[in-house]
Amino acid sequence: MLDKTYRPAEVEARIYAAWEASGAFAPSAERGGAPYCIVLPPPNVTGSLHMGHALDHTIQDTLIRFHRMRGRETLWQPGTDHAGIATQMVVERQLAASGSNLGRREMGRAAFVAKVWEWKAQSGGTIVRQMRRLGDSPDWSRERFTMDEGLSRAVLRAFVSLYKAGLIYKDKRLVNWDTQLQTAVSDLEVQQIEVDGHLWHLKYPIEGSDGEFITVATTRPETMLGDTGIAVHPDDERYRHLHGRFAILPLVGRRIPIVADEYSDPEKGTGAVKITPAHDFNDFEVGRRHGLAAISVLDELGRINANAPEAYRGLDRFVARKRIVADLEALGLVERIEKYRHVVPHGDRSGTPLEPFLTDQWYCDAKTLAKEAIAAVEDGRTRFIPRQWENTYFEWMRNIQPWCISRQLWWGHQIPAWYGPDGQVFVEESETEARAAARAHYGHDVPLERDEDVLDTWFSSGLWPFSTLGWPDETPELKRFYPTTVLVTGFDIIFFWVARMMMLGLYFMGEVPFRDVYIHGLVRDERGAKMSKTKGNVVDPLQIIDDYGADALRLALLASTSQGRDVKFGPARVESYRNFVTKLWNASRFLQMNEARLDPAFDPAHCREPLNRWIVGEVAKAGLAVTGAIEGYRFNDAALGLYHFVWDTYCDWYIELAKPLLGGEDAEARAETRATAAWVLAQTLHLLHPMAPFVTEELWDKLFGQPGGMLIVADWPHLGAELVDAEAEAELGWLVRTIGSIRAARTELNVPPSARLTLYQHGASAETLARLERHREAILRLARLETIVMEDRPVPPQSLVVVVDEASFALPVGHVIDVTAEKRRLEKEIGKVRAEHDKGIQKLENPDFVARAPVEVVEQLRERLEELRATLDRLLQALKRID
RNA sequence: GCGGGCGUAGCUCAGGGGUAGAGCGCGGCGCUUACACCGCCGGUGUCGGAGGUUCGAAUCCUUCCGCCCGCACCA
Repeated sequence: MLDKTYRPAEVEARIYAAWEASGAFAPSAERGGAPYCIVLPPPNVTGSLHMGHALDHTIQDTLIRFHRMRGRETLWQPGTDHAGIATQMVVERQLAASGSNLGRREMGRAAFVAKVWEWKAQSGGTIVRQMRRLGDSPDWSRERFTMDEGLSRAVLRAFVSLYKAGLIYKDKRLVNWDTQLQTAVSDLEVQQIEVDGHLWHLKYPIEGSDGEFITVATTRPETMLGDTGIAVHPDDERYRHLHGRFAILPLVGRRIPIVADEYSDPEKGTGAVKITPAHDFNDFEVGRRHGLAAISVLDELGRINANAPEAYRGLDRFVARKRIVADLEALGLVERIEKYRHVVPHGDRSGTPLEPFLTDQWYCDAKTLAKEAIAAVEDGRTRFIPRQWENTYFEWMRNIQPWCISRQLWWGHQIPAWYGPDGQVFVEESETEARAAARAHYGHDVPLERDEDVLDTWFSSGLWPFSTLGWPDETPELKRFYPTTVLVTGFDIIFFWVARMMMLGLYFMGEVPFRDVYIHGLVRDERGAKMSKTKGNVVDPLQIIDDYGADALRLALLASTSQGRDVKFGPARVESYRNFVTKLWNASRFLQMNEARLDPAFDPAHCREPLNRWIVGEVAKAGLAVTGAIEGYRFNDAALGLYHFVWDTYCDWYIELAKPLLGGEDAEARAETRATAAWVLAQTLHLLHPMAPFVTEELWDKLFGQPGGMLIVADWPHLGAELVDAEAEAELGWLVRTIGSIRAARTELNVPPSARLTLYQHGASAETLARLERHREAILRLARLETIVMEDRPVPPQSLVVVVDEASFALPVGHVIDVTAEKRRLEKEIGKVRAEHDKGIQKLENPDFVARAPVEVVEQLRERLEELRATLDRLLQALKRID
């Protein structure tokens, strides 16, 4: 017997263990289905599960379970990411917090990296344990880590071959430099933040003039130490006479040319721009055009370096800023200072202002790789769902910049480049090969030094869809599952990750990494705010699972996921799905109490009872809808559809209507109803399983004893539209309307539920009479009636009257009736019907409508109008009787 | 500046040329062969504004207003 209440925690642990033990998560070619593969976006290995993961994983697990049940050979490839900067920062922070005065640098590289591995060993299991609590069903036996042996080999192979193809190169150019982390970061890791600052107008003396100045405006006065020119617009009359002249850089004394360049915007600032090629991306270009030197005046920590006058050396950039402004003011060279709100690039990890910084870094020629990646989406080899994300993808891909892939970190894949004594570089997959290459180059052995830098984390994750399947080896899995079927992820990493996988996948595999990219929204709090630790509005999915169960969380997330929208997540929705799970549980208990069992001989296509024929059709419709919804990535439709089927259709109507049959005299009807109820519930458990795996598996086991094995590997129901019986549908539709109308009328007239009424009919057709007869017990029960009088009788006095189709039903309520209330009710009803009726008439009187609207629309309206007219007549009669 | 999204019931949102929907909340009533994490009944909308296309617009187009998100922008 099922327990009176459902206890998710206990059931979930047991069921999950059973799944894992059964090997159900591994791909199985047994049923011969086509491969279906999803690679899990690898979470940070030392992270923990947040709501974003919960949504992302629930969607993937639902897809995987759905296709597994449909007989596809499914692989959900799990794994974790080493998350270079993030993880290194965590460990550094721990070192700092531990009070040890051994920082990363003091410790040395080897010891520090060992420390990170230690941390990974200690906390690396957290997120995969949490995934189990959510019910994720990936093939754990294939779990990978971006820094494990195999994936590291893939990284080496990828780097070396791109290098040898000229698509990776080393270059000295400006990068976004994080002075706190002391590493370069890519354009994508830059956050533009609006800040209140100042615009300093500085006067530079014109060489050889009589006290003439040229005024430039800047938000970063400290960079003036590196100025090597001033640009004015060629057409700007104010400065025309200065073209080709020189200014003397204050505080430094450098002679810097005034050049004409279109970059200068006469509208902005003073129209004259100081040019600091080593510290500004635009200036770098201007400098290059005019042959201006790039003088770097900062060091890695953001302090003024030895290229600057001695007075400023060693000062932090912001201290230097103040000092320089003060010194210039003292010289009378500050024309004015304006308050100025502007955007300043910040590091997305460190949160500190970034400096454009001139260094040697490794770059990947993204422009070349992007060509095919753009084409693949243009021609539909890969499609985004929802579609509009393709614009975002194109926009970025078409303007893509060289990708800076080196990082001055220690945690990550060290770049496989070795330098000879003269700086000659040898890029090989191993030191041995590098030595060989060096020997070939120099003619003898030389000491080699390995590049210190590591690769951007996204370089290794960019290989994920094929590296996890075994590449560079030609494994059977790679052959079978690449290209993968769908990638499920958030829009925030389209550039970081999706784009890179597209480029690298196409380059190395010659084929897109995935056919579909399903982009879901962000999980926000119930008020729509982004969840963040600082705001304190973070919802912990594990807490939700503890409180409501994993199925409730999953259903709530799926039900709130409409394409192209963020998910606002509050406890209310989870609660309603927790209630839903309970409802399903209770309905199952009811079946159990009524000895409803699966009957192998049961044929859903040949039920005798209209009620059973009807529910078979209803579950078939629900099944078709769910199948279509999941196939179309419309998870809210899938979840909501089953919610309504289970709650409204199956529990509120079917079970209620079935009660008389289950307790009745007719043994055949009873047996059929038991079998039908069980069969329909079994179908429902199948349909619900991908979304709510735990409770469905438990009920499948406890109620039916897992015929044919566990639900996780059961066949998806084959429910065809041929199971829908139009006649039964019409009959039950009538029944529901009839009971509903009587209930509504009773409530509106304040007839106490305990009052058992007699029902008289007037004008009922033979069919209606037959239906009344067939469903007598159910109607008596659900409409709270004493008897039904089948003979056509005039409406007794003191009755409330309900009109259903051609028939009027009268319910004498004796002295209970409140005439004015009944009048009011009828009038309201009449008003509604008349409004619709009149609207229809108007339409039909419009010759254009009749002439131009499709015939079936006109015909439908005519039929509807006829019904309305009949109903209206009967209602008017009823009203007249009262008056 | 460029691109995208959103504006529908008190709240959160589905829908998307042919009778305005759901959940929650709210109000009333509780007799029931599982379920109070329940049952039954109920109300509410100028579908952001204005034009247009159409026999017909919440739905398509134009435009305006309001909100949000990317990207770009350190004079």
